[in-house]
Amino acid sequence: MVRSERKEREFNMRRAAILETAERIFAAKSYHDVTMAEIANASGFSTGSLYQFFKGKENLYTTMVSEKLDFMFAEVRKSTEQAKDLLRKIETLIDAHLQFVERNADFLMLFIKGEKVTSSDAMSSLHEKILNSYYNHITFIENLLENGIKSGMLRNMPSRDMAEALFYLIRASSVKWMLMPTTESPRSKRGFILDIFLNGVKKND
Amino acid sequence: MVRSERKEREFNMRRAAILETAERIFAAKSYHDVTMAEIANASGFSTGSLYQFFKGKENLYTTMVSEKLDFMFAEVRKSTEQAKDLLRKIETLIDAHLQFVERNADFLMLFIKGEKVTSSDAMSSLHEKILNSYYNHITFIENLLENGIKSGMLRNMPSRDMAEALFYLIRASSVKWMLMPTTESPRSKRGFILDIFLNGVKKND
Amino acid sequence: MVRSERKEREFNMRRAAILETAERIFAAKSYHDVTMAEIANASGFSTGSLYQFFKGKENLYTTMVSEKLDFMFAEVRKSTEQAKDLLRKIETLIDAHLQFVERNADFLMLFIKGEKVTSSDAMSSLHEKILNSYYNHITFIENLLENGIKSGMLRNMPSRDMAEALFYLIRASSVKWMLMPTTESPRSKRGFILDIFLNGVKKND
Amino acid sequence: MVRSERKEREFNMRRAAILETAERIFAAKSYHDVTMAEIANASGFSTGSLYQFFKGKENLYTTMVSEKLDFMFAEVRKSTEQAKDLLRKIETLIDAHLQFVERNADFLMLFIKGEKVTSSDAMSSLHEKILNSYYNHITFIENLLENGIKSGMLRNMPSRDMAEALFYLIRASSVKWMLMPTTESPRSKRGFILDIFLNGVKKND
DNA sequence: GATGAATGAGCGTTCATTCAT
DNA sequence: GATGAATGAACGCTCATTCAT
Repeated sequence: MVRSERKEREFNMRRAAILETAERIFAAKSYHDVTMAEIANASGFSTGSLYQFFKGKENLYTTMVSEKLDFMFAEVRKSTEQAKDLLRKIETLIDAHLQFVERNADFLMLFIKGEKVTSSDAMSSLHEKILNSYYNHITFIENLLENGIKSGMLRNMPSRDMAEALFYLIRASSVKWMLMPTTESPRSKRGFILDIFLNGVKKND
Repeated sequence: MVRSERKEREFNMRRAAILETAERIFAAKSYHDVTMAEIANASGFSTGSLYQFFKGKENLYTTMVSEKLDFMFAEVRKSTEQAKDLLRKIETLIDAHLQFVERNADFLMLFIKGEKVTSSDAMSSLHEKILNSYYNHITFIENLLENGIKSGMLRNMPSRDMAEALFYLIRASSVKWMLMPTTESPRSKRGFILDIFLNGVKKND
Repeated sequence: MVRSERKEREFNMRRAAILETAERIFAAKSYHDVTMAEIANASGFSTGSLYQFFKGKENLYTTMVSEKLDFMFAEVRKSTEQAKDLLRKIETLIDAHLQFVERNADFLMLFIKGEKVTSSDAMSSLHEKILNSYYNHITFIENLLENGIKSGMLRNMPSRDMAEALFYLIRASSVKWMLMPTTESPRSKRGFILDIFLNGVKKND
Repeated sequence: MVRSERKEREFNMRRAAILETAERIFAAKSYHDVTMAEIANASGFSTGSLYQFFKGKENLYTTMVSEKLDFMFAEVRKSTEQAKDLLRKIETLIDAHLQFVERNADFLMLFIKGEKVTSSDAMSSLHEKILNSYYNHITFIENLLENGIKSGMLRNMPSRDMAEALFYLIRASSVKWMLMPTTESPRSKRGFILDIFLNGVKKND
């Protein structure tokens, strides 16, 4: 029915607007310091209305985090897949990630501030979802690297460990940039990350 | 005076006992979900007594985190310094860190859960202290690596970035172990970390 | 809009109901011994609701005192101004005041118990407001008496001091009645107060 | 026994020292804002020791107020009795009172701040004691004035009411001076009080 | 469906009093 | 007797959630 389609579209738009507002507010202070009234005001809804879109505060929070995180990884993977060869793919993986970091520092501060907020069921399930997203992404990287091993471009090391190492090198660089904001883009480190990941620090004589 | 010495010793023991209990409890749930009454009960004191040792909840939390973190880095550095040559020092740096992680997983969960809790003065100052401890430790690593550069053992790359890369590789491995607890010790990854840090993933033909 | 008018009217009625309840309770014991829960229960609201009408306990208290005191003085002055000549005006000033005392003994007990409760900002400002109301009222009396001096009916004494003397004679009589409740109305003293104020106690031979 | 006499003397001195300290502290803030620890520190005793002299906080407070108030009225009466004739006695009554006010403003602020602190038994009994002291003093004044009536110096009005009027005129002047501190001594008003009390404000033609 | 007023459970902190030393 | 550490009850206030309109 056309009518219900429009309704649904509107519903989703409102929902997205709330999530966007919530993201901004949760980024600025701790979970417990954000009130539903605050989110309601800032997004132009009544407190009661929020409960039509989300079961409660926890659900609003976990939904926001979970959806945004998936979006981030999806973006990175999409860019990566468009690169031509393996080297360029790895380079893009690093660069697209850092670019997202640069553009969404507020959101990512949530992960520095704390991924786990309470021990309630909703939050545990968020935690699981986050880990899941991480692992999916690492698996994506792992597959990438496995191709490199097969092709002889990379050393034959445990591919999962390698993928994690790369992911955490990127992540570490991001965290550092967020905690020590510089005018320099986090993307300026992409070359270094790539180099150390590929060649290590040891001088080969 | 002997009397006051004993008193002071007892005071410090009680204080330490509270910190230990608090560490366990704060590790299990979020800051806001921990109540003073809970800590008091678990440590065998009355709520009022906690306030003789700490100015308040925030102070109890920040003191605990700050003191323990400093202790951790000090331990790692002490071990590292005892190693004979640079290679062994780097190896020990990795291993001692992972060993501390294995033994103090509860405490370190706090950092996965979130370092920043509210934006109060006490918490901001904690945040600063934590960053400070990190940077001191990274500087320690940096100095180590600079020796390696001078001696020609390591490639001539920015030493700070190298130090950070190493630190975050260790940290990442720790985080992973904590989030995906295995029966395997986190120390089992020390060889891999050392290898990837020294040699990278690229196959040299 | 009719709707919002009704809302506002209801809001004001509830607010007034709370103030009335609070007046009774604060009159019965000291500020610190009154709890918000008590006022909430007695006025049929939840504790949380009180905070929709007043910023906090202090604000509830100071608002109640300040508004009621202004109301009292306004009433007295209104009555006074309606009297025909100076003598009758003074008489009415005394009588209207005593009448208010009789009808609002509970509220006025607050002033016997103590006008100043803590030294917080809110309370200091209340103290200032009270002094202000007093002085306005005394100034009103002063103007009255000055007319009497000009017209030659009253002795040429400092008008401010005279006004204070009259005000405090009334107040003293009120206080006495409140502390030693008799079946007799406080208004029975109006003749005596007027007499002593006008003629003093000395026998003129 | 000499020994116990000395002990008792020392006991009383300590007790008096505590009362003096308490007077100063209670004068500065509200009853509930004064802590036993504060009084203990300021008077050089331990908190525990205070309980050897007074049953508790309330008892300490009520004892202090009650004893000091009795002392004040006793002083005033002693001075009054030394005056030669009735006129001078009334004059002295006013002056000695104002003089005490000037010297003990801190203490008397307690009565402006609030005579009734809680509704506990101890406080109710204090309230009674205070009223009692007031009435004794007013009776003393009453007797004085009755002599004046008998001797034909004063008009034949209800002596109790006259006594109260005089007492409250003095009290009002004191309160005003305390609330509006001037460099001028409160004693400067004694002439005015005497005049208005004796002659009223009405011009006799 | 939308609103926002009402609810009331929950917590950090203080401090009078006790009592082991 | 003197001490002061330990106790724990008590309270103002917030805010997620509900529900009458």
